[in-house]
Amino acid sequence: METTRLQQKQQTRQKILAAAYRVYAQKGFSAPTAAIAKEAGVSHGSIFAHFASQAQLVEALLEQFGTQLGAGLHDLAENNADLQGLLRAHLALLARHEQFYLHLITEKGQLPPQAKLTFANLQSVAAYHFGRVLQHTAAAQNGVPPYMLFNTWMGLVHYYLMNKELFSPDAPLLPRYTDELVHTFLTLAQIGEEQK
Amino acid sequence: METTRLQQKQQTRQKILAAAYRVYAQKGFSAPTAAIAKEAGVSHGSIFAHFASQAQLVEALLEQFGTQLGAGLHDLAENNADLQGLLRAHLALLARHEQFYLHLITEKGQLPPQAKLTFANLQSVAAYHFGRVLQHTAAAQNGVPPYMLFNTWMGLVHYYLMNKELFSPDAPLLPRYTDELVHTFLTLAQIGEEQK
DNA sequence: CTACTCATTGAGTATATACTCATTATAATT
DNA sequence: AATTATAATGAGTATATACTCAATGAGTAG
Repeated sequence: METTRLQQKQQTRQKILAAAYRVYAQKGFSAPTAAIAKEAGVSHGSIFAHFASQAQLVEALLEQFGTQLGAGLHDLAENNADLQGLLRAHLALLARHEQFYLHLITEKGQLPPQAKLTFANLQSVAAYHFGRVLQHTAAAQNGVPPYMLFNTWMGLVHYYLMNKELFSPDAPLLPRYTDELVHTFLTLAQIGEEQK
Repeated sequence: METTRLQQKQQTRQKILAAAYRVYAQKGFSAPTAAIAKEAGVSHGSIFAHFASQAQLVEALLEQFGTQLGAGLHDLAENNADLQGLLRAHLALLARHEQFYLHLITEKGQLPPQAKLTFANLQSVAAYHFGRVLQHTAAAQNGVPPYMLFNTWMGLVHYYLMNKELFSPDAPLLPRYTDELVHTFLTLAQIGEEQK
């Protein structure tokens, strides 16, 4: 009773989503749908048999990516009680998706609204998990609320990513700058403590 | 001896550049050239009589913008010996171009290479001027080099701008968040001093 | 006044790319 | 085996938009 067919269909859908991830990671979100079809090894028309529009393909892709990264963030928070561990684990997680994540933050403006929402939710999840650890920093005791510390951290990381051409044009950026980023943020947030 | 004609030509060129600034500020850099022509009150073809391509128009516009903002940054540095004054003046300067600047940083990736360079130079100018003041902060005495403090500041400001939809969807963002941004950064950079 | 130069015009061209749909191939059902 | 349902195809259509170029007309020179 028609199980092979359904499997095939879902499999094709996944092939398209996986191809879209790779193509967008490499060329950015303005890559033509034809390139995705080619990468997936399916016909161009097939994309529109699975997704009503390019926008819905992007939405589905971000939904999937958001779920995956969200789970990763959740694990971070469970396994890292201290700030340094959390920061390093965060960068390691992002590093696994560096290219895709980079295009995501630099081209957020051209994503369909639904996809923007999905990404905004992801930020909220991260903010929540970071909040617990950040509230114990010296900075938080001195009038900088945890969410501002989170914004400072995200700002710093995103700033480096967005200026990748400047900081690390060819090699992946996050592995290379992890120490510097973590050290900077720790020092700023913890000066009070470190001076014992 | 043909002075009126030349004046007219330069005037049309400026009308196009000024219109491009307004259109890009409002709609972003993917606005069609036809919209710029309409805003400038000239024919579509006129744009290509003055600029060989859309890319060269954008380059010329950024050149002009860069010169103007660069001069503003230079003034900042001269008139603000203390960090708080410098930060506030910086935000006030950016606030004058908030919409355009926002599109600039969010769509940097789709600018022509020459325009990217122009913008990168602008960042360098800012970094230089900030360096002098930043090196006197407590953070700089504790192992965070001035350029990292600069990156942290820029990251924070850009992060707020890029998430404008979240922080201040309708009203201008910078005036509204100046106090919070300045307070956060001052506290992080100066904790050592403020604790006397 | 006449001839000429050149800035300006806007309809037309070229291209890229999202999306359609009649056709084909293949699995499910009888 | 024959019939039916549906997943997949890819050539074709629609649209957006950068850029062209022959025509226009206003300023300039003799």
